[in-house]
Amino acid sequence: MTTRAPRLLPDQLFAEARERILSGRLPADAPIRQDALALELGVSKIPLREALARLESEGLVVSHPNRGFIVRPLSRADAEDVFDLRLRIEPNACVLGAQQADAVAQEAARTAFASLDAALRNGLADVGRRNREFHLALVRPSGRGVTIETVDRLLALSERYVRVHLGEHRRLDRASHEHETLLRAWLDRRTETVRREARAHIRATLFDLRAQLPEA
Amino acid sequence: MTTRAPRLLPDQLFAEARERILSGRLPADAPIRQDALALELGVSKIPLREALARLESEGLVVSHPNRGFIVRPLSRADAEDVFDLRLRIEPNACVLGAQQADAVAQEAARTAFASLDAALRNGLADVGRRNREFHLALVRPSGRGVTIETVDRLLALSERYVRVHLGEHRRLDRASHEHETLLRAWLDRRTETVRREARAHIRATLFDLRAQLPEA
DNA sequence: GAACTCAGGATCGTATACGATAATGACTTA
DNA sequence: TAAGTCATTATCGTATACGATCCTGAGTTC
Repeated sequence: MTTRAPRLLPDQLFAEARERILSGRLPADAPIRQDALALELGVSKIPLREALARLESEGLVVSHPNRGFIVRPLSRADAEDVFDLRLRIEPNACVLGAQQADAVAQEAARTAFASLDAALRNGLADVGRRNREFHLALVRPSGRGVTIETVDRLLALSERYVRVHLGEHRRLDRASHEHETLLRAWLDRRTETVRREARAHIRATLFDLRAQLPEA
Repeated sequence: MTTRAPRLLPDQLFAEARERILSGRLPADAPIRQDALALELGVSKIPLREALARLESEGLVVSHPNRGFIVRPLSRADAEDVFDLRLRIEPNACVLGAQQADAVAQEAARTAFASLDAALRNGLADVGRRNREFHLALVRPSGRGVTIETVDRLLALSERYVRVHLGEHRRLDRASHEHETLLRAWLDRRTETVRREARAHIRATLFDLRAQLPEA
C-alpha cells in the first residue's frame, strides 16, 4: 500500500473480485481463501471482507457461517430469472435514457459501443466488461439511481452466463448488428424502436444461452 | 457478546441497522457514528462496517471517502423510481408465487396477512416490517432467487417513504381491503386477478404517497 | 474392516490498536 | 470585522493479533 486510497480499498477490491468472478478466474463453487487473496492483493482481510459482503448482496458470492464465502454456483434457473428481470426493466430504462441523454451522454454511448465492437471483432478478453459498460451507458442518462443500480447488478449476473458462449462468429456478428441498430435508434430518440430492439436483443441473447446450456 | 454467533454478527447488525433506518431511528441524512453505534451494540467496528457495506449496496446508506456512512436521503425521484420498478416486477412475481405455492407457503401467507392486518388495525409500530413480510410471502414461493432478493430490496426502499403517511384511517382500511382481496386471489391461484390486484395496490400506495409528498 | 475419537493444522471471524484524514475552534493578520 | 493559518480533537479506515470453528487423517476400539 504505497499510496493511500482512503475508503476506496473496499471499492477497488469489490471491482477486482467481481472481475475475477465474471472472468472465471475465481471459478464457480470455489471457496474464496481470504488470507491468500488478501495477501495476493497486498491488503488485509478487513477491507476484503467488506468487498465480499457487498458481492454477497449483489448475488455473486454466498457465505456460510464459519466456512467463509464461495463463488455462487451457476444455475439454469437463475439465468432464466435474471433475463426475465432484464426484459422487464431494461427496455424501458433504455427509453428513459434515450430521452434524457445530452450530448455528453450520447458521446459516451458511442464510445462504449466502439469499444465493445472492437472487442467483439478482435476477440478481446474483456468483452463482458465492455458489454456491461455499453448497456449501462444507454441506461445511465435516465438519472434513475435505483434503476441504474438494479440494471448494473443484473448485467453482472447475466454476464456470468453469457461469457460461456463466446467465440461463435455468427452470434458475435448478430450481437454487433443488434448493438448498432439499438444505438442508432437510441441516439435518434426513436423510443419505440429502442424498446423493441432492446427487448429483441435481450431475448436473442437468452435464446443463444438456452441453446448453449441444455443442462437442466 | 455472551453467546457466540459465528458469521451471523454482520447479518444481525445488518438487520438491526436496517430496522433503525426504516423506522426512522437513524434519520435520513444523518451520519452514522461507527464507534458509538458499535459500542451501543456491543461489538467492534469490523462486523458493523460489513453490515454497512451491505446496506450501501442495498441503497439505504451512502459512503463518502474518509467521512463514513450517512443514511441515504429521501427523494421524490427515488420514490417514483422504486415504485416504477415494483410495478414492473412484483405483480408477475406474485403470480409465479401463487402458481408455485404449496400448503406450507399458503399458510405462511395467511399468517403474514393476519399479522399485518392486526398491526394496521391496532396502529402497531412495526407495520412496515410486517407489510414487507406479507408482500414477500406472496413472492417467495416462486423460487426465483434473484427476483426475491430484488423485491426484498425494493420493498425496503419503498417502506421508507410509505412509513411517512401512516395513521390515516381511510388509507389503512383501503390497504387492508386490498391486501385481503389480493391474498384471496393468490390462494385461489386466480392469476390474472392476482396480477391486476397487485398492480392496483402498488399504484394506490404510490398515489397516496404522491399526495403526501408534494415536495419536488 | 467399519466406525468412532481425537490431535494437529488450516481457516474463519472479530476485538484491539494505531496511523491517517477531516472537522472544530482559537489565534493571528490585514 | 473578515479571512486565513495552525493546533486540537474526533472520526474514519486498516493492519495486526488472537480466539473460535471446521476439516483432515492417524490411531483406536468393537
